[in-house]
Amino acid sequence: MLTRRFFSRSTVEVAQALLGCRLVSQIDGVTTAGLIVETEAYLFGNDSACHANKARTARTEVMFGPAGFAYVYPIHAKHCFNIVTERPEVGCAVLIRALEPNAGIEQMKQRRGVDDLRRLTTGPACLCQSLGIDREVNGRDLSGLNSEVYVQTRNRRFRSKFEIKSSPRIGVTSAIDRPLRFYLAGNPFVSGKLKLRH
DNA sequence: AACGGGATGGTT
DNA sequence: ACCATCCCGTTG
Repeated sequence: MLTRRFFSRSTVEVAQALLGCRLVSQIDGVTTAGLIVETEAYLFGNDSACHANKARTARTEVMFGPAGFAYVYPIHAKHCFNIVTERPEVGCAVLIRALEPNAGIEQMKQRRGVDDLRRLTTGPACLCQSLGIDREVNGRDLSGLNSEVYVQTRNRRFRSKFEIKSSPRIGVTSAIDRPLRFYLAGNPFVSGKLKLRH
């Protein structure tokens, strides 16, 4: 399991280091998991897209706490899952945008109500639904013992041969010049155009 | 109390 | 390109 030390580095560094790692959920007694293939960094300070820079309120408070805690926020009646980075008082986090399904695929299909593998965990709100992540997970310590949600070290498949690419973040209108989105080159579960399979 | 926008996703 | 849907921060 990844420790607080892992997440207590610069947000960009953590966003890149998380690629290829395994995100596990044991919510409701079911294990679902996926390999992280796409992330985004949200920085403290001169990054107007980061919620922590807009207001320090009950909602964003967890981002100002220690690294390795979950920041889950609701948007458009859905949820997005982030992991807090750096050190206390520095409000920043990494958004998990897409996974390659790895375990509990039947349960994911049930939770999502679709069969297409590509529609299970590609997209931040989709993966939350597949893993059963909602407001309840907000503020949880992912590096704590017995945590229902945690991250495992990089999968063997990605220890030697893999390439990280970057781009501007998806859906943000500010800082479009900054390449703060990171993804595994060529992985079919990275968000983008959906290819319908018949 | 009212209002407007959003780190989305599914449909037209 | 449009919009369902709802939470949150701001304003009055």
